[in-house]
Amino acid sequence: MNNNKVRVRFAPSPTGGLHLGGVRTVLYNYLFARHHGGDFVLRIEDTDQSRFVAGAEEYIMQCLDWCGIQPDESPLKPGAYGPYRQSERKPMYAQYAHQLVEQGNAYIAFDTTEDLESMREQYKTEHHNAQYDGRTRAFMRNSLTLTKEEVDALLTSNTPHVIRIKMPQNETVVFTDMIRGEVSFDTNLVDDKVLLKADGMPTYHLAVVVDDYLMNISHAFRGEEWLPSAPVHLLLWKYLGWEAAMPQWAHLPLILKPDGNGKLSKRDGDRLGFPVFAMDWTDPRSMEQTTGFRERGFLPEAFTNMLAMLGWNSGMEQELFTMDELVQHFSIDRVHKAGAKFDYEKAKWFNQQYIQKTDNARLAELVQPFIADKNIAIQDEKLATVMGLVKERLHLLSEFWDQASFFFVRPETIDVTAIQAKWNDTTRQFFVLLAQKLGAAADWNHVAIEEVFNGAIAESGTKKGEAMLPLRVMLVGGKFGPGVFAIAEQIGKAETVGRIDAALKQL
RNA sequence: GCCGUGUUGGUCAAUCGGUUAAGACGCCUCCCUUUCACGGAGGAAUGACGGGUUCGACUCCCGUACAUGGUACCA
Repeated sequence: MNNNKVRVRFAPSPTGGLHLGGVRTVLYNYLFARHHGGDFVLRIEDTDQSRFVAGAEEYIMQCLDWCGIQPDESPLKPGAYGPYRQSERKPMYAQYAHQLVEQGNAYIAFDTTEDLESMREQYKTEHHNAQYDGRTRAFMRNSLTLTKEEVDALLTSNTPHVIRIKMPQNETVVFTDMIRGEVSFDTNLVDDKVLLKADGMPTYHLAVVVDDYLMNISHAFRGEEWLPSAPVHLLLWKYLGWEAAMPQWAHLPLILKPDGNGKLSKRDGDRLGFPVFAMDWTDPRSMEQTTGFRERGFLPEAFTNMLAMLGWNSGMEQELFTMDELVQHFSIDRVHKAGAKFDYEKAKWFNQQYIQKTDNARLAELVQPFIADKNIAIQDEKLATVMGLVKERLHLLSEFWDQASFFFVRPETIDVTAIQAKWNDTTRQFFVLLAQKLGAAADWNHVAIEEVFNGAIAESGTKKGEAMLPLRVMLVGGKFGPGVFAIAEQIGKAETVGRIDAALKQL
């Protein structure tokens, strides 16, 4: 079944927002596929009915789209290996589970939740947590302990049951992980995982093996949290007779929270003030809203570049890579083994770098959502010009309005105390004169404005250093922003004079 | 507890037995800039610990510590 074509898959569960770690897993899958000229497929793992969240699947696809990652095959773009939602593949799994039962590699178990709880209670010791394994399965109600007649009777009376893998005794499962090298497990310490649930749905363990086989997956990347269950998957490939077609595995390191320890979670983002999801997510049940990197003002290419570098590096000094360059340089063996702590400051730096090299017209377009609530009509051209003036002080698109509002509306308040430090009769006279001269100016561009300003300085006997800051504050409201004369040029003659006059009245 | 995985400055990290142990973020100083930023030049800061192996270990091996993941009819 396995030809040599590289085929990888990203297989999320539609249970909520797509967080950083998820996006990075997609990214690495995608980069690997493109690097090797292979296929990247999106498969939805919706086998847990109870955790299914409406809209999550669409949301995930929108996130990929925003990131510039297009699957070659997905529920919306079926290829030759559909369907691409596990819920729609439900009938395919049972036959394999039953095949395993017939072969003696799996068995049927009738235990209730209460049975399992009391078993765990009864057999746990100080040193071990009890699990359903080679030892305890002998005490449970399953097709290994019941007679064939009893099992048949239970089955015909529709008694709820699951199918569990029968872990072998005293074997060592060894495999080579593309990132970690050789990894081995003692089968005595792995429990008899449920393969097929009572509702007829497969668990992840069965589904991932069956689907990866049927979809001809050649390389499988997933988070490190899956490493402990790898022996179950390995054995399944073997028992199903598919060993030769088994994909190569790579268990990606985790993304950790910046402070303290542990896996990065949505709560950490809320707590420390940064996004964790790619895009805004609203939980349909609680209506709780979580902001995403997109809505926080990240450019998608900055976001993906930053994520690519979190756990991988090219070995070169270069840190800024286009998607094409990432595809070109990506290699799975340069992925780190250890988890990486997320650093929001560095993330913002990446974004700042991308803002600097993105042209003003595109930035003007991207910033629209962030000024939509200001209720001001701004021509695209002016917005782009202003963007060019302020972009070098932006780390996030969302900071635009704070840095540029004065170009479009007169500041409601100005920092009067900043002016007062330089204020006296001479400066007052200067500004009266300046307003007059500017009002009479023939040309209106920053060079001409500065000439007028210099002329007024000479005439009034003030020093330029005494007047520059006050002028800035009058126009801007505070001590920030691009060159004053460029600002004056942009806001126009009438408004410039108007702001000076208004300030004069306050001083 | 048990099992797995990991450990180079505060963070991301290069190094794949021999280096003054790169670089980036952040931080500090200075320059540029009559604001803020950009930019430029400097600076502080690193191999968890203990044993081996070796002429020589950040690099290989063992142990300890610490961290992290798993230990569900969730993925």
